Amino acid sequence: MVMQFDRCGLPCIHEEAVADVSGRMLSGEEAQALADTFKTLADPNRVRIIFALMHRELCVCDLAAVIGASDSTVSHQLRMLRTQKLVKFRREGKILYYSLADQHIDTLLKQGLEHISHSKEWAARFLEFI
Amino acid sequence: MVMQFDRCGLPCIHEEAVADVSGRMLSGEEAQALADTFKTLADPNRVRIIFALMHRELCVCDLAAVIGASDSTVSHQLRMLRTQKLVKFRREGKILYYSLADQHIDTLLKQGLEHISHSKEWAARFLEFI
DNA sequence: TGAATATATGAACGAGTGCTCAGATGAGCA
DNA sequence: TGCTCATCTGAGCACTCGTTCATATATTCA
Repeated sequence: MVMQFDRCGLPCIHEEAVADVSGRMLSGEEAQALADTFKTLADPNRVRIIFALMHRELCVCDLAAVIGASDSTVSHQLRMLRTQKLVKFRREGKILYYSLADQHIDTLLKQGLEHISHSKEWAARFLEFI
Repeated sequence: MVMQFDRCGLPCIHEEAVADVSGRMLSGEEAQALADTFKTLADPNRVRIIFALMHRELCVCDLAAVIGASDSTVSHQLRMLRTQKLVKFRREGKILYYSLADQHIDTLLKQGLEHISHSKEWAARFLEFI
């Protein structure tokens, strides 16, 4: 049987273990896509924006007030979330009301809260009303 | 009724919406903890390390071979994962065998794959054997 | 003990990220 | 048309992150 990865003179490699796992490993591209998904939620302001929008739609400056950041900061983060199609908006006069584009992302955020609730008690409190 | 957030002369804020959402908003500290959780999975090499360890325990240089990175890179990432108590290890002579510290994190990774499978077909393939 | 080897560590560097600030855009209204 | 206001945008900057390289630590074996 041909090993997918041979030793190549390198020390320490357990060939069968490496071949076994390599066969079902994520490609670089696939790992990157997964990492990017998590990266979206890897910033406290973005987490709070998404969390806020899970409750109701809000305009930019309401979001800014809720999370305690500048309008500009919120607008920049919303752009990223918009680019990744995580939020959508409707216009009413000058005001843009943002809301979540779909449920997928809030499932992930809930799962994150659940993970945290194993070590921090406060997390369980939020799982009640979302 | 006293509003938790009053207008303070600022324009555009819908007081009742802001008060409503603010009442159940994540604190800065809590949002940070959530963001940190996702940050752990926000790097392709860490994703692949965790993914590999979901299959079986592996030593550092096997991990390096599997994900195609240097021993040093893997060791640095493992340190972060160790610090956050996501992986554990046992020593056998000179060799350290790493494995996942608990199921929590791989649930989160699976959820990420599930999220991706809504837009990319390849993701479903990995959900079969993890 | 000393050589070989598996892993860990620290410094340094380049890339990326998030914020602020200043200014642009675009809608409503007088 | 010109003013006001909600939002967006780009440049600049400080900070973070992941890698590499050199070196340290620790264990086995001769």
